[in-house]
Amino acid sequence: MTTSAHPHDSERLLDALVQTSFEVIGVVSRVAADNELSLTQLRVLAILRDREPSMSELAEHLGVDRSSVSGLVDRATQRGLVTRVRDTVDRRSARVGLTPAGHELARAGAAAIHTGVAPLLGSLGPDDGARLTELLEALLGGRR
Amino acid sequence: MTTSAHPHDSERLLDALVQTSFEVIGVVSRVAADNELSLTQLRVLAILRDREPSMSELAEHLGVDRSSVSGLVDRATQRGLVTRVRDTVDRRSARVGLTPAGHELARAGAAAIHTGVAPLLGSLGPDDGARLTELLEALLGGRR
DNA sequence: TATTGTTATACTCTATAACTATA
DNA sequence: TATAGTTATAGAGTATAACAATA
Repeated sequence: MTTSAHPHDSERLLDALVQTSFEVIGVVSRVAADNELSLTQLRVLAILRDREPSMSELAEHLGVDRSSVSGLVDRATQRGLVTRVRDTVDRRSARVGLTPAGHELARAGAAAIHTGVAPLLGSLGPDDGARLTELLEALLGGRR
Repeated sequence: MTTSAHPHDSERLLDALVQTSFEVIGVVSRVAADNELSLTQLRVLAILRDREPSMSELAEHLGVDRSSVSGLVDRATQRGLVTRVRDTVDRRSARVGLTPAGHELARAGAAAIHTGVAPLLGSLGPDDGARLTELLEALLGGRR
């Protein structure tokens, strides 16, 4: 009888998870704004840190329509953060990548996110942190 | 030597926390879209479930400017989801509340969020769930 | 004078539909 | 015909600045 959770327990867990997520995304949004970026533009930079996707692939990563990505990449290009290079093999396609300035801003953004989120973890002890890492990684590993 | 975390550990924790948060907010956004609501409008309904704030207070809860709330409440009012009543004491002020339709949509939205987020927890055992709840609630309790 | 809320304006993000160029 | 990407269009969300009404 101690091995199954009450409905009330899963309620608490879901609420805590959603509330924590809004808190974290709030921090990330603030970091973006501090760097004169929208949340989406910061996500674009983060995605491009370890990929040079096509427009369609970038749309897939962001979960938005391809037509939206055209504008996103236009504006990022105008700001000198990304490049759009036509594929020489399939000339319909294009690959998107970071400029040096884009790379630097992506790096700074990631650092600022860590700085901004870290205070949330302040009330956890080292063992708690390790346990939370395990649980979140299990959760991420089991999704979809 | 087992009591302090390595830098690398906190890196992993921060990444898992941010990634999980994007996952969860993604679910909430999808629920909003399924109900023909933006994420912000769904947040408005959720906030009004247990409050009847002024426009300024609602702006505070949402973390946006008062001027943005005027439009949000305009559109929600046009859809019959919220009411805006002028305060009789301080006639500059207004209180925002849910209509019956707004209440029902807020309830349905909360239920759909739980249904949508629950699969993320599928790979966790009951004890894991209890531990994660404790950790997230500790995290939320210690913020700011 | 200060506060509450609105309006005007400008920008970003987003989707849908129609289009071009390439395959 | 099908696919990759763009453009045109429309609407939501956002902030800043200026404003009206009330305190």
